[in-house]
Amino acid sequence: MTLPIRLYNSLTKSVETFSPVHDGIVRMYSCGPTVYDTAHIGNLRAFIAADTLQRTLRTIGGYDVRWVMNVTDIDDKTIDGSARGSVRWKEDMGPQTGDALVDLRTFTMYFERLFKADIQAVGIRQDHFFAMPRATDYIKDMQELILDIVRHGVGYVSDGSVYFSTSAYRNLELPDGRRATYGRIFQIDEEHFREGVRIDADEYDRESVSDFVLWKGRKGQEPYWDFEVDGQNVPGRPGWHIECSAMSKVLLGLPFDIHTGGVDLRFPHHEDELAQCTAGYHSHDQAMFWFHNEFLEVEGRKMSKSLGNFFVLSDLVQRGLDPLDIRYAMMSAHYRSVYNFTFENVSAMAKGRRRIQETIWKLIEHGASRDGEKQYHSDVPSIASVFERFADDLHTPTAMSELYGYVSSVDVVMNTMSDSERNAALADLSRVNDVVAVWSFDARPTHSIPARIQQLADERWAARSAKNWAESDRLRDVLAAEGWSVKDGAAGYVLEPRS
RNA sequence: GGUCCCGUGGUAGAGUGGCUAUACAGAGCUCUGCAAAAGCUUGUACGUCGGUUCGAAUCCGGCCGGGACCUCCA
Repeated sequence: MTLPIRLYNSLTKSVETFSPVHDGIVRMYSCGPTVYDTAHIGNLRAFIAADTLQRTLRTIGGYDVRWVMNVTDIDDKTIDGSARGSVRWKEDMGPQTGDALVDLRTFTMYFERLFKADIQAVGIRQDHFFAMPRATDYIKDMQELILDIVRHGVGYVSDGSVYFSTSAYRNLELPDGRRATYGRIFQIDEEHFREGVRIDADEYDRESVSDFVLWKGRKGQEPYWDFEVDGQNVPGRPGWHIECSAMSKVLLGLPFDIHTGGVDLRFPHHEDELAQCTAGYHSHDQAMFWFHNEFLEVEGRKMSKSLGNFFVLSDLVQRGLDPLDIRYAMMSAHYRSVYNFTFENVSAMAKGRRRIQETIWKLIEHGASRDGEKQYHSDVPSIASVFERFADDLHTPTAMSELYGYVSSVDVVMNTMSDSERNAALADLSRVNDVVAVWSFDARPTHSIPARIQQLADERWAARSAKNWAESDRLRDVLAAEGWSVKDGAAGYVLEPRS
């Protein structure tokens, strides 16, 4: 069973029914991290949103998804961070060699590893990626794209750098007769640039403030690549926007289906990526759908270091939060709304998540199997309502609402269900988990219970069976003091570490 | 300065003109020796001031508050 997926498209500013360029295959590109520091939870929201989207496309849309996420390893911040004397250089990166390119790679690989560990911890699977290209591995492709842009009259060399001319672009006619348009994703009001920004912009030797850099000429001891444009060598490195244009074209082909990123990337990053693809590759579109997630706030305030509410994943883990609870908490807000990250909400969502996990474990303990014969129980609502909410522009809050209704009804009839009905429920929940990715479908983990604790519990059970309530309660208190809780059932008890 | 978004109960967050999601927390009940778990029931809300309307959380305007973009920030 698959459903049509509806998605908000920043290009058309409306919700549209998604359909891929090639039948059955979705090619999706996500703007990934700049690896100069550890990702913060705001970054993680963007990647979790993209992951939820690609999982929805796979599980509910039935598509084969080719997901590419780039790693930006060459820009001002990675160069500064890896430069000699950088305060960001960590001891466990080893000594700096003095070779700018080698040090850059050492520095960025360090943060790339941390990044991959973080996204894995929040439920993003490495094997869901078609590729995670590093910008420095695609310099040749970027240079070729820049040459194409210059050849088409939209790029120019100035003072050792190469720029994109937005005015030439606006006059560019594509081979198919269409006219290039600057401002398709985000129309900016150039008449009212904020004061100060224009001044800063004038530090560059470009013809117009709205022009942007394609290739930055080398300064000082920066890492660089040789590059010949119009007969002159302009050693330097790629501009930020060109990276994604070139890598997305090489790895996915143009136009691909979906491009994702945070709202802040709409302009200039995505607008410029698109313009470069149009100017260089003569492709009217880079991507058919542009997906942008909103930011998050922490305790009602913009996350910032000065407010002391700036968190990376390891900060939260140190505070005792489970990364999967953080992923799950992100589901409580729609991706296009500002999400107010609060500790209270994470712990509330953690409890909700545990409740559903309990239901899954109970089904398993009743012998349910995802692969067994399935039959639907008349008192359990169809799981389709959950998927319908996901399919409707990733409406996770209402999907969760539907899911709780589903789980509650399973709980109610759990004991009277037939085996095949339990199989069906377990299979339904498993499929939901293919999108949400926070539950375990393995048997409930068994705790190794120390012999001493086991003996106390057995003694208590004996006392309880003999209706010696005082002794039974005393032993329960002893066990509690030792960190174990005991739950009585009809036939026996369950020991669990107290949480 | 320009353009734009948001403001819902203790918390998070849906909902777009009349039927007021959902989760966590709170209260009551069922079950249980008592608990725990689970289930059932339930209260409290639409920033503020005006306007439109038979009727507004939902439409319009002012104000207050939070936030975004305006050249390399998810």
